Amino acid sequence: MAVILSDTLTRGKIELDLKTNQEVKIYVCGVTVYDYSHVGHARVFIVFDVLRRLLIKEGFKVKYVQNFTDIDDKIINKAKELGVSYKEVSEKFIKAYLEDSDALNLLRADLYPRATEHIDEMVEFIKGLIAKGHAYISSDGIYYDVESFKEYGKLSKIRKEELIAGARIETNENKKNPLDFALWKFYDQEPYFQTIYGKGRPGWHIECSAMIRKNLGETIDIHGGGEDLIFPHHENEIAQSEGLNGKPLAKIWMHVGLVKFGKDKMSKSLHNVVYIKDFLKSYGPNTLRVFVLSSHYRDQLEFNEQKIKEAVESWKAIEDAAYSLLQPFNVTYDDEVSDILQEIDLAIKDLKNDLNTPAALNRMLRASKKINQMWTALKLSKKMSEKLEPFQELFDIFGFKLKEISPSEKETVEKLIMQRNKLRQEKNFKEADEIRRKLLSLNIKLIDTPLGTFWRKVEVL
RNA sequence: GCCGGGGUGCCGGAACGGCCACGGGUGCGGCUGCAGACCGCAUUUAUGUGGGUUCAAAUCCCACCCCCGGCUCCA
Repeated sequence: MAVILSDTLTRGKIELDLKTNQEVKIYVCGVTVYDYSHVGHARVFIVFDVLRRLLIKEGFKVKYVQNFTDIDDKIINKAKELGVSYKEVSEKFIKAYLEDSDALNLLRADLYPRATEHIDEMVEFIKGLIAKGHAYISSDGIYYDVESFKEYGKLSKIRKEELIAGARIETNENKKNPLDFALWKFYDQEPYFQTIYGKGRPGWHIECSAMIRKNLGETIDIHGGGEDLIFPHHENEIAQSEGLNGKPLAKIWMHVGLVKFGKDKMSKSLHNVVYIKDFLKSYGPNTLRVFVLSSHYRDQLEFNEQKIKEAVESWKAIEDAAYSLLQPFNVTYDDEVSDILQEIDLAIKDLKNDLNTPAALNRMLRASKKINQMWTALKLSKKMSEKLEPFQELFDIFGFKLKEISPSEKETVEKLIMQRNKLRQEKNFKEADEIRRKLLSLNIKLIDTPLGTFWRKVEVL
């Protein structure tokens, strides 16, 4: 069965099937590296991570490229503020991004192209646009001539005349038309790049067009990002790439809804961001995934305490089920598990239907509850656990991951549990409870059953 | 002005034509040395208003009444 995705450009659904798309080329607009990444960024990357995992599971070959914008006014301003070079700023936050990415268990991209490493490609691109009459050189830079591209506005459904009427576009006497946007800006001051057009720096949109062309080709399968990129960023990319190549830039345009903090958009300029690293300190990566995936990717998502709390509870149930399957009892039950397998099967179908993660997560939660019920009833046998292998596959598509346990940690915990059980036999409950509290502070949860004491390392208590 | 998203039980919130969503809170019960964790039951046959299509609608169509986001750098 094909994977169906919504397309912003046509406002319709487009299928990806193995017959026509053995390889799926995906380009997602990454971050501008002048600050740490926040929950809004995490949402986009988690959504695309699940999409990748799903496509791979379905047998597609996926090439995933995500850029770093590593030259930009914000980076330069930050560098001035800190009294360091712009390179130091960008390197620092690229490193921070990758740390967050790993902490969130995001699959690494196949390629992380950087703007500063593609100056030549951008210049080539601009040269091509000038030759085709889509760009012109002005006194302070090189601009894209929006009038030359008839379809301008097709992605955001904005008509040129109306935008100008809205007067929200910065006017600049060096532009022919207020909507024209900079491909290249002339600068004499550091940092600049020396090119055939003189000293300067690239405009924001050109990097993506140039890097896509170089690394993925003229037409890619999926181009994505946050919905705040639809206009002007992606609109301008279309104007550039299609203006030069004369071919569609992407078959599918996927946009992830914004994360709101209270009623406002979570954004650095509004100073209401929750950084990924801070969220992870209080909760954990799986909780964030559950939070993000419990709403549909195209809807806006409000970040609030109650929703986080709900995500915590949902994750606990899923985590417990995963542990339950890893800790089957040495019993001979072989109960029917087809209802659980069916939920899992339907969950995967939901994912293939425009990445319907809330529905799929819901089914996974139901499956988890059933597994936990069997476990609590001491009826989950090894054989049943083996039959429930698809649960683990779904767990992996969602990108969940149990806490890691080192061998020495395991040894320590098991030693303490033996001590505690001895104390319990001696009815020395006070000291036994002391050990349990100690383990709890290490995120180790104990479960006493008639068949022994089990322990699980959990993300949240 | 333009583009887009909503109005669901005590509360948050899913559901993209058919399956008691799920969770929080509250209450009762089970398990347990206690506690925790876990489990069960109840609150809960809820879908802004009025029409229409359908065997079947929260879901599709029309009208109306209210909310909200984006349109400037942004994920």
